[in-house]
Amino acid sequence: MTTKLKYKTKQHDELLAFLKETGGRHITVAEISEHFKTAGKPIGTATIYRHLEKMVDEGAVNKYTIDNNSSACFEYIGEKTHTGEVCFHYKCEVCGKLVHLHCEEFKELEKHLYEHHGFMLDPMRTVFYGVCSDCGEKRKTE
Amino acid sequence: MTTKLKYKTKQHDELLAFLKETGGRHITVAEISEHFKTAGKPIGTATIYRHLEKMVDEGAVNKYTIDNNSSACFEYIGEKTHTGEVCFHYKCEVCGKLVHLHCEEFKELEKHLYEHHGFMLDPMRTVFYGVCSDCGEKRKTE
DNA sequence: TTGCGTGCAAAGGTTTTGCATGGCA
DNA sequence: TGCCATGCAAAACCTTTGCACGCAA
Repeated sequence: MTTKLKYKTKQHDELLAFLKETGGRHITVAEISEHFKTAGKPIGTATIYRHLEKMVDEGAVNKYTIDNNSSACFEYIGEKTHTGEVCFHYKCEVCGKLVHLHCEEFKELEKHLYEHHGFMLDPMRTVFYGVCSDCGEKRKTE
Repeated sequence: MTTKLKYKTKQHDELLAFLKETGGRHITVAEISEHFKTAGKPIGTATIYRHLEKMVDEGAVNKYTIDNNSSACFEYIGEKTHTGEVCFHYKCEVCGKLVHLHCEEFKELEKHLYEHHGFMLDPMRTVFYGVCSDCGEKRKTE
């Protein structure tokens, strides 16, 4: 909640670099931990969690949970926006692809949510889940 | 997955009755447990989980996992399901409240996503993040 | 009677927290 | 030097599982 992490440390740099490398794919804390361990420069689990929490707060990383029992998945989405540009994402549940949407249509959605439900949508954090066109096609032919 | 619960027991009846009572609202296992404890007829946690799992399998109950750390939410939706009644959720990033929305507006969103982006939205898994009206008000006055 | 359901306690797994140490500025 | 970040281990948490007992059929 009150994570700051204002210093620039080696762990932070390497974590960020690795996340960018895996950008768009989903990854668990265990996998991140494993990666650095096998690379010969392990990073403590707590540290990974602390940095991820901060990045999620900033909107650079998205966190989602499938089950309460399995570990959470994180995905690197990118640097925080270019001011003003609204950016939504959708993620395909089949192939895992993460797609960015820049579309006026969603302004309507935001407006509706605010006017009818008093809810101020946070576009950076909201991800639509579903099945993308490619996977939808494949599914039909099977 | 392999839950059977084929016998008709007192616990099953009371659990079902309580779930129907709360129909449409979200509830956690802890709250269910608390309810029966204060009612003087406690039901074991394991039993609650076992029945909920079965009901989720059968489609009578929806299960939502928002965070890995907070407990899962369950929602009784009855036997009617599967034929319509789309249900979205939004989660307040400030107070953590989870609210569900039954609103025709979102059919438009679904349609748009499908027709313009070829994306078949999965309403059950999609959660809007943002700030709810209560927390929005509070924020203004601070 | 048979076999399933229940409840307790313990296990299993993920994430968070406390605290001493070491690093950044 | 003064904080802050790190890492370890322990704690906290939710959920599942093992097992003996009791209840449904």
